[in-house]
Amino acid sequence: MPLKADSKLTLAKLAELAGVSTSTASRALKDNPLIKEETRTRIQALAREHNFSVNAAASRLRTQKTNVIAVILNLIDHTEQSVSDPFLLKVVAELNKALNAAGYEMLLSNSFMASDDWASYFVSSQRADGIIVVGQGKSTAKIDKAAAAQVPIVVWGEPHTQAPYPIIGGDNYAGGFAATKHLIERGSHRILFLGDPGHAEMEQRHKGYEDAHREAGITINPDFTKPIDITSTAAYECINDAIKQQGLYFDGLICVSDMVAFGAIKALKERYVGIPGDVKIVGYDDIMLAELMHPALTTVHQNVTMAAQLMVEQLLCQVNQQSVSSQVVETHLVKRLSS
Amino acid sequence: MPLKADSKLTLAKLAELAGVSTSTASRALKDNPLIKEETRTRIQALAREHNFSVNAAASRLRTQKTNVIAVILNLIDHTEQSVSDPFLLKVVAELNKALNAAGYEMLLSNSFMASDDWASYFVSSQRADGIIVVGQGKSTAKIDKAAAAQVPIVVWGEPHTQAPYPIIGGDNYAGGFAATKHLIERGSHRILFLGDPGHAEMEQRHKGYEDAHREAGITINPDFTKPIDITSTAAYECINDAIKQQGLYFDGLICVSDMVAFGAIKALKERYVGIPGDVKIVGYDDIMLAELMHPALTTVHQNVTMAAQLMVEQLLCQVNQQSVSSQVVETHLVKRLSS
DNA sequence: TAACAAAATGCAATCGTTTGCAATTTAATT
DNA sequence: AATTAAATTGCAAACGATTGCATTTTGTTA
Repeated sequence: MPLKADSKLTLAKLAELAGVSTSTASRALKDNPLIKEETRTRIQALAREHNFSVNAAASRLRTQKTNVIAVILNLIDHTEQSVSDPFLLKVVAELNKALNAAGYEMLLSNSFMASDDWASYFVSSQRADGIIVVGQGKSTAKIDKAAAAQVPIVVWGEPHTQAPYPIIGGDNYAGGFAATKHLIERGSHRILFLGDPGHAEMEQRHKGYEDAHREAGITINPDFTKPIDITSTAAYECINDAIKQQGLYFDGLICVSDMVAFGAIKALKERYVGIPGDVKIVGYDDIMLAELMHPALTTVHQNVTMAAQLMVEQLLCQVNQQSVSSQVVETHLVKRLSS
Repeated sequence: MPLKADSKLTLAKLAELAGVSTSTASRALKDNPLIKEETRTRIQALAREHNFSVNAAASRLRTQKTNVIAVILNLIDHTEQSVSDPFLLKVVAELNKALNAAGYEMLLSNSFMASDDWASYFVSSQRADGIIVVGQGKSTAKIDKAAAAQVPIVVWGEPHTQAPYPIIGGDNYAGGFAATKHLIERGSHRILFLGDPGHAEMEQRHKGYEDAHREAGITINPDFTKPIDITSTAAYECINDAIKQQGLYFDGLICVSDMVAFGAIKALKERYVGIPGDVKIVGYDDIMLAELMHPALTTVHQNVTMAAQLMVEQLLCQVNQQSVSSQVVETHLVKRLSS
């Protein structure tokens, strides 16, 4: 008996084919033990044969659950550049894996769209069951607003920030401290900080940078902090300008991302500045490229896989009305040849 | 008058608040000229005030349209590694932008989930209106199956492949040819091809590699083709082994991705092989890191932004029942210091 | 002011699943 | 064989928005 190819297959039709009611068919498909085992397998087989799959829109409407999580790349407002930062994309990739493992799908957005009311756009509208925000950005207004709407939400950012939502992130203070201390131990005493302390994460790293100096009894020149965008281009230009105007007055660089470090390295190499001979460098993130660089980049590693799992975990806790908390993911300095 | 905070706001309630019927409210929200302008603005204002947003599940069910596109990262089966290839992720990021610009959202999946019946899982089930597949993979079975189900679909891959669906991609033959010709002109005569011609895209690049040799009157040693995975690790090991076993018997490398090139470069540097002095190298993709490398990597640039736009365009054509065709995106060799 | 066209709004069916409850069938017990 | 409990299945009401068609309101013209 040929299948009516034109009209699409609905649960009702499948049920009819199987000679049962839609309720039975529905239950059978989700292996509900209420239905006799034999019936279940029969219907499941039939469904597979006709490659039937439940209409998600209808199902979501009825159950009030989507099994989708919205992931928002919360980029710095003007710098859409950072879309291509391998670290952020790695985070997204790991989130995708972790979500799938938990039976969820991922709706990916960047902060440029979706108006600015994330809670109502994504969750109230039943597009997703919750929100994962990657990056705190310079202002947490949108995040706060979404959280205020009592919607499941987690954020990748500085985990020590006080906030009404869980924040997952590395220990930025410790990372910044370790990186700086390391450079000082290796003999650097005029260390630039390449990054904008205006971001919560960077602020902590910068504090670590300051405290490491303090501990070593070195006073820092405030001009040594360069509040640049988190891009290799910005770093390249910054180092270029610095040298052009004041010569090579520094001997160490703390960079807030590996991409920033790469940009700086490029500028230095073009001027034949020796690394680590003349200037020692530490990056942040430990992206795959870091060890392929020449010289291989010393950097602060963050366990992204674990971070992604934690974020998903904390988010699903909220979906299931359980309590949550911010989490610090493991972070450590990877010493390579650039320092 | 306080809003009942607990019960969620539906169109019906909004309509009641406004003192109109749901039909009027619905039409007003989408600026239907059937409704008096004054009424429209009034209701829109009310909706904004209560930050109401239409229930997507219900709307999709009723209209049979989701305004979502599924993007599938079709990774090579065993090599999940390539998830982190910056090029692929760049493609995803650009697709995201292009889709948003067209009013669509992006559901991101990798090929490990979603069973293997993409058409029914994503489209028949009303999870998405169409599918974009990033990467042809080694076998196009799943893609073919989905296409056979008459579902809107486009693929990033080798655009000259004969297929019942549009394929968008760079001119791989031309890219491989240009890269190889360039190396030959620079004096390399024993050039390895690092990449697996088992993939449609690589196959074309490899043909270009062969033909460039032929044109120059050089016969190729079949052993010079190394069918490795598209990862820096594989390349690193490959070059390492090659040198360990046969010494430095080559003087040029055509790599199927920049990441592969980076892996190779690392192996070479560790053995103090000069680049481009002893070995000249060309990569593929022109990821951001390529020019930050030392030496800056000569590579084949592909216009990803345009590619993403074309893919979205061709996909939406299918959604709207218009005719489609494969498209070749602009590709050119960027000469830098590694060659 | 009646008659009629045009503009604005409302009614009610529909999209396809899920699920509480009722109804039926089957098995167990006396 | 009758009674009761347990195991299966089916009925029908949601879920919330959209839209063809009918209805009401408004404006125009004779």
